[in-house]
Parts: sequence; structure tokens; C-alpha cells
Amino acid sequence: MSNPIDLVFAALADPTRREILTMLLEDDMAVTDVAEPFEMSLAAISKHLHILTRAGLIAQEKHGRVKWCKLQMDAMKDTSIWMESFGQFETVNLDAFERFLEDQTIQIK
Amino acid sequence: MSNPIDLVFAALADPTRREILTMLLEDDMAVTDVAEPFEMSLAAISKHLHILTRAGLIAQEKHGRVKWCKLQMDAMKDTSIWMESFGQFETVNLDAFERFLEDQTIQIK
DNA sequence: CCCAAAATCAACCATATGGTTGACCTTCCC
DNA sequence: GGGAAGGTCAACCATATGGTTGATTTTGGG
Repeated sequence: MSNPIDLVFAALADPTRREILTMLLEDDMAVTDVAEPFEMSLAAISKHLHILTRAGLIAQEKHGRVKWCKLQMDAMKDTSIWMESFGQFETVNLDAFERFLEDQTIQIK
Repeated sequence: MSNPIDLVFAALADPTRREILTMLLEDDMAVTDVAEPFEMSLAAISKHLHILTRAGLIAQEKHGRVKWCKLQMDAMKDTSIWMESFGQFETVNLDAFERFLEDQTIQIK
């Protein structure tokens, strides 16, 4: 699984990670602060943050001994575009199908 | 992982499954026909279809010995909405931030 | 009736998640 | 300098993917 869009979808498939993203929507956060509301070890959160980083959904930057986590919306947008365009293709096809049906009706007339 | 949105994201994280969805955009297909373009066993495709079904992205219906696969766009839409609303919240926050900056400027004046 | 086609099931394998705990490295600060 | 805070790393465990092959089930058709 190396495709960037694969990594984004996989990263979004976990509720903990989606909640982390939602938290980061408010503001950048240090790793310890991200972990605070969750009932799991700091190491587990660190792994989640690594997966989010690998997917490009967040960026991490170290200042002193504190590592800051920051949302990167672009990765999400690419994926959102995939989904939207998917929906649009369906619409296009439905239109084509309706035109096809109309043509059929005309033929019958 | 039982949350429906978890299952949708996880299902979309595999390129084979996304390609299957794209194929189904054109028309409903039998399992064997779905498998035909891929260089993997029918059993593997059957598993992928099961994961897509579990996520609600497709529905399968058996007619005789042929099982037809049909896109179910609603599941994808729910997930798309999650992503869009996520982006919107960011926009809202940016607006708030800009207003904040303007207020600051006014104060300085 | 009997064979072939359509699919799934079962068992197996390698790898990735998702979590734990304990050791470790950096950096701040007294 | 040394202890504590901020994080990661490593090893471990259970479970899920993503694939394989071989057997099995169901159904259509000559």
C-alpha cells in the first residue's frame, strides 16, 4: 500500500485518527496534548500520528522537546476530489441513461 | 472496526476495490466478469466484493448461479459528506481567524 | 443425467494494525 | 549535574488484510 490515496483512506478508516484530525482543526497541538483525551498509551497515539503523517494528513515539527502536530488539508482535498468526481461520473451516466431512454421512446413513437 | 464510516474508508483504501467500483459505475456486473481484468484469483475478488458489500458500497443479488454486483452510492455519499464538512469547518475557522486579525489591526489603529 | 460454469469456503501464509509495557533518548530547568 | 517531562523505539500479542490453492456447492444446459 504505497499509493498516496491508499494511505489517506487507510488513515481515515480509524475513529481515533479522525478524532485527532478534528481536534487539530481547532489548533496545532503537542503530541502529549493530543493523547490526553484518549484512554490509550502515548505510544499508541504516537503510532496513530505516524500513520497520519505518512498519509500527509498532518505534519510534525519539533521545537525543543515538544513535537507539534499540524493539519495538512491538501491530502484530504485530493481524496475528497476523488470521491466527488466519482459521484459526478455517476450523475453523467444517469443523464446518458435517461437520454438513451428518451431516444428509445422516440423510436417507439 | 464496526462503525459504518470506518468500513467505507477501509474498503476504499485498496486500489483493486476502487477500480471495481469504477467498473461498476458503468453497469452492474457478475462476479466472474468483475474478476476478469485482474491478475488475481476469483477467490481474491470474491473477498474484495465481500468487503465492499460489508461497507455498503455495493449490493449483491443472486439470480440463478450468477451473482450480480451493483453500486450503492449512498454509503459513499455519507463519507463524502464527512470529508466536505471537515473542509468546511476549516474554512469557517480560517474566516474566524481572518476576522480576528482584522480586529487586531483595528486595535492597533 | 451429467458435466461444466459460477461462486464460495477452508486452510494456509505473509504482512500490517492497534494496542500494551518497558527501555531509551533529548531537552528543559533547578 | 541530575531528575523529570516529552516522545520514540523495540518487543510482544491478537486480529485483520490480501493473497494463494484445492475442495465444495449450486445451477444451467446439452
